[in-house]
Amino acid sequence: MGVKERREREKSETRDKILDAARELFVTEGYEGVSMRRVAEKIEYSPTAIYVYFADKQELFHELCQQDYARLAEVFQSSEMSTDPIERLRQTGRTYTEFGVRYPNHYKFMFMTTHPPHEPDEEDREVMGNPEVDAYAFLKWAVQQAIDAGRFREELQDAELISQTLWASVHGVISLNIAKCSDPWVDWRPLEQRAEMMLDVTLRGLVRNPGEVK
Amino acid sequence: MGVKERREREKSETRDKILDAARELFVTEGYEGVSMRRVAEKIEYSPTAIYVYFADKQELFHELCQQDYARLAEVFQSSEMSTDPIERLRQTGRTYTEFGVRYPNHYKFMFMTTHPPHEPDEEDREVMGNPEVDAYAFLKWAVQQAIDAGRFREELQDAELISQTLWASVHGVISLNIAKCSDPWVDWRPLEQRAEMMLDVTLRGLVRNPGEVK
DNA sequence: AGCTGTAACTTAACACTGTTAACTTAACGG
DNA sequence: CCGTTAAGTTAACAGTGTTAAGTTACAGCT
Repeated sequence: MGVKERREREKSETRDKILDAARELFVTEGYEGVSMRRVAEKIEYSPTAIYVYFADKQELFHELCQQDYARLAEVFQSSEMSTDPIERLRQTGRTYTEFGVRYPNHYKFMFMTTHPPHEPDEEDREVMGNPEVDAYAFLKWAVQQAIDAGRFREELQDAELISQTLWASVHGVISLNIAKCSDPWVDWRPLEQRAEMMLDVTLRGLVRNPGEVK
Repeated sequence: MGVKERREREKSETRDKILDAARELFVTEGYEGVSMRRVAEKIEYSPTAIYVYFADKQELFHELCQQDYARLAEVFQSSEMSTDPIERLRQTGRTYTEFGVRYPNHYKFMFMTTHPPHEPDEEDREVMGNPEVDAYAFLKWAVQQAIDAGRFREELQDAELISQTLWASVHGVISLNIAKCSDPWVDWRPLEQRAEMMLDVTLRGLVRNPGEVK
């Protein structure tokens, strides 16, 4: 006995080596900029070895994404949050923005790239909807808190719709920043200013009594 | 005489043929999905012929983008607009959304893809800032109208910052729709609902007297 | 009329890419 | 000790963007 387990351990170690190498290259060079051959070179394997562990390039990077989604949810969870529901949403937005700024290539692959539709497997299904590991679920939870506390205008009762709006607003700032920040056609204001402005405007537009928003 | 002109005309016709073929393929298959060889095949030229007219693939599709930017500005110009500055901004947002929905591949290349920085040439400089051909300039103009009419909160005086916020908000809805609409993790509300919600929320957040916003 | 230069275009090739099929090699289980 | 299996390799395929060198046709000049 024990052999099988050692084998499995070794295999998952190689798998992790591939993922780590891919992540490092991917973060600096982006999805298109990294080839399977370069990933293989980095870990001193032949390019085809990767295909023992991942069906194709898409799947390899999809796995990295899953890790990043989880990391994002972790960040949400760990950053201490205000008890005020609106302030909590503001801080969630700030945390999300920081994530996008710190890992632009991950962000691009996670939220700005079209992927072929991917049926969720059983592992995914465990994560989905759990605020501790699913970032979107966390946002929805925070939104629901604000609804329950009566802080939004009374016609705004759909937590899903509000979450999607809040997400889109912050995503708009980050993704335009990633794709267009060096575009000379626009005299861009500093990112931080744009992010704060966006959060201020959308939260004001949502709350029942705009005067009370600091 | 006249020969030179005929030659020039022929050349610009071939150039247009390339652009038309590229556009057609690009619209349906996206940037990565189209190869120079396929574009060439479509017009029955050798692949290298394209390089007589365009330095590389990037430049070819950049030219298409410029055309699309211009078309967007045209749409803004031609769609009849309310005289109310806030309603005008709302309609501008709607028009922009329609554009993104109708031409998702163009939209992706124009606003969701990182391009190597591109020094504006003299032709670009003519367009830049002219609301009739520069869509961003149009937005800025519409925002300035709202500021001048005293419709925004008094601390909001930076037309550039407000424009960037409004753009980002609508862009957020469209780009998430393009990249993530078939993602089973999110129970997406209909796009139209999300777009209307976003415009409602951001405009409410901007105006001086939220009650007056219909 | 015949030579020359040039612009438009093609052929062939280079250095890549993702991916597959067929092979080797090493190690465990019976 | 032998057979099976899994991990990893080599070689190849079909495709990519792009370039260097070559062809061809034709306007302009002597």
